[in-house]
Parts: sequence; structure tokens; C-alpha cells
Amino acid sequence: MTNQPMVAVLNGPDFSERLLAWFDVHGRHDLPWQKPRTAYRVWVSEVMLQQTQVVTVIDYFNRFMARFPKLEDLADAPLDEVLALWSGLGYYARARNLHAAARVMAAQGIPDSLAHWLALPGVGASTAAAILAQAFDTPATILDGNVKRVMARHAGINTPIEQAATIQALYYIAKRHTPSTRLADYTQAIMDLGATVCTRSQANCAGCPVSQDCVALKTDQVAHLPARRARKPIPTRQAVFIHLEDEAGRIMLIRRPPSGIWGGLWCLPEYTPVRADDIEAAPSADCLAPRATVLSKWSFAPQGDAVQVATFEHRFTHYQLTACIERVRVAAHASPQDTPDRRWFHRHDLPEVLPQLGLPRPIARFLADYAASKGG
DNA sequence: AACTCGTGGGC
DNA sequence: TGCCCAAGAGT
Repeated sequence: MTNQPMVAVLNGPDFSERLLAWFDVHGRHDLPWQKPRTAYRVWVSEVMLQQTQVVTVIDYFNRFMARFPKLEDLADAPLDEVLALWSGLGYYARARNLHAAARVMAAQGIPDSLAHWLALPGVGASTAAAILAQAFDTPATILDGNVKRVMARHAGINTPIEQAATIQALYYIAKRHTPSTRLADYTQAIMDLGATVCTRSQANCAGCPVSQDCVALKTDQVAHLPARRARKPIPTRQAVFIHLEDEAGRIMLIRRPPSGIWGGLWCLPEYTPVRADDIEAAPSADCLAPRATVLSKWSFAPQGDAVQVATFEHRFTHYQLTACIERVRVAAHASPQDTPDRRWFHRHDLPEVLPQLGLPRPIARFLADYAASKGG
């Protein structure tokens, strides 16, 4: 701290003073986790807020707190219930880590140091610093996406944000600006500034309390900072999904394995991708719904003796997963409505017909097992 | 260091 | 519509 270069202050209060004055008037003071601002509530909110916007989190947080008012409530609850309340929020490893950390804290107490917070699963540098500042009003330097953007613009850092050297530079700048008092308010203030004024696009520099010494504004680089490295093309992957449904429209649910995508959640089988990689790696079949456990009691008990197979396209964003959904409909009687993409088969014919369908091996294996297992 | 892991919204 | 990204962490 003492060896850091001095801040160049142009006439007037320094960075944190201007920011705090702005925060008192324009900042967000009514977020659910701010009243009351206990360590437990701040921790839960910070985990929910990882890569997730405030608007999205609020309802989840309120439902979560209604069910788990105290740390012990969360620690005592089964993981299933935590995952159920997390459903739809995404990044489900956060819920598993949250639950595991709750049990650690219920036994060992709530940490009050950076190192002890960092030791908890799901708590990294950013979250730990935010908790120390928000819940304990203790000096800590946060460097989340908002702070990186604000600092990169204010200091005119134009090297790629992905580089370790850039992160380090931004960290020291952020640390230099961090005051020694009002840590909770300052932390909220810098994030509010990034979220509402120094936004990624269309920054409102006219309403910014630190625009007077902003390098990006002075050099007309606001729209270009922070700089990013060119993106590598995202590869398209193939996947296969299954949708199993009875005549009444009831859907079979399966449970995904505890790790990996949608870990631990009860899902429609169509949301359990079997990747082409998996198929090649495990040609014998177990990778259908990657080692998922079929619900011991399905959401329906198939009674029919016919199966319909149809193919749909489903496209995922983010990692460009191209999926093929195999829709399997169980019916008591074969339907006359055959079309090229909707083919009906009596279940007892499946073993003979399957080899001709050209289905991915795990799917074919699943259907073969299915045909053989249900009292047919 | 590079990759994985969700979802919803902006433009 | 396609692409980018948002209070990151784990591997």
C-alpha cells in the first residue's frame, strides 16, 4: 500500500470521496441483502450475483431467505431443496458449493478473515472481498466486472482485459482508490457506478462523479474500453436429447449427475445432452443421460406398447451446442399418422427395427432396454 | 492458461 | 438475428 504511486488529484476531493458523495444521492440503498446486512445474507447474495445481474437475483434471494432465514436452516436442509430454489438461476455448482459451505460454517462458525472465506467452496477473491467490505466494513479490494470496467476507463488501461498483467494493474489501481472508511458503502458505490453510469454501452459520463479525471473520457476511448482480445470461434458440438412422454402428455424426469451441466437437477430427458464426444468415448451405452439415475418412480408409468420417434433441432447459445431431440412417445396403439419425421413402432418390434433407424448408439441402447424392461 | 458452467437482456 | 455480456469460481 505504502509503495504504490501517488494518485494524481486534480483540484477537489479524491476518487473515493466523490464516489461516496454520488452514492449517497444516486446509489442503490434498498437491495434486499442490504436490510439487514448480515454476513449470511451478504454471502448468499454475493454467490447469487456471480455472473448474474441484480434484477435477476432479487426474487431468487427473497425466496431463498424466506425458506432459509438463517445459516442453520440452509445447513440443515437437503441439497435437493437448495437446488430446487436455485432452479432457473443457472450455474448450479454455486448452489452445491453454497450448501457445502453452509455446513462448514454451521460447524466452524462464520469466517471473519479473507483467508478463511477464501477457503470455503464457491468463494473466490471477488466474493471474499465483497463479503469483507459489505458485511464486516473491512478494507478489501474488489475487482469484479464493474470495477474492471470503471478502472480501465478511468485510468485509460487499454491492454486486453483477459491478460493477467492487465488484471494485476487494474487491481492495484482499484486498491489505490479504496478508502479506509465506509468500506461497505464504497464497495456498493463502485459497483453501482459500473452498473448504472459507467455501463458497458452508452455510458453516462455526464452523470459520473469521477469524469473530471477520466482518461478514457479525455481521450475519447470510453466506448472502446475495456479492450478485449479477439475471440476464438466457438466450436459447434453435437448432442442428442431424449423426450419421453406418455399418451396423457406426462413427462419422464431423470436426475442428472451431481457435477457437470445442470448437475443434480431433475430434468426433462431432453435437457440431458449426450455429446458426440461421449458417444464415441463410451460406445457401450452408459452415457445416455450421462450416467444419470432414472427416477425410481417415473412421473408416469408407461402402459403403452408403441413408440414414436421424431427428430427436432434445438440450438443452444453460449457454447453453440447443436442438439437433436429424439422424441419418444409411448402409446397404447400404433398411430396411423406416420410422417417421414414421425415414425411409430410397436415396442415389441423395437429390437428388430432399432438397427435400421440410424440412432446414436446410446439412444438405441436406451430404447432397447426400455422395450425389454417394461412388462412388454 | 484455457475451458466449463446458465440464463436473460441489450443492441 | 447473432453476438456480446453480467457482482466469477473451479478445474
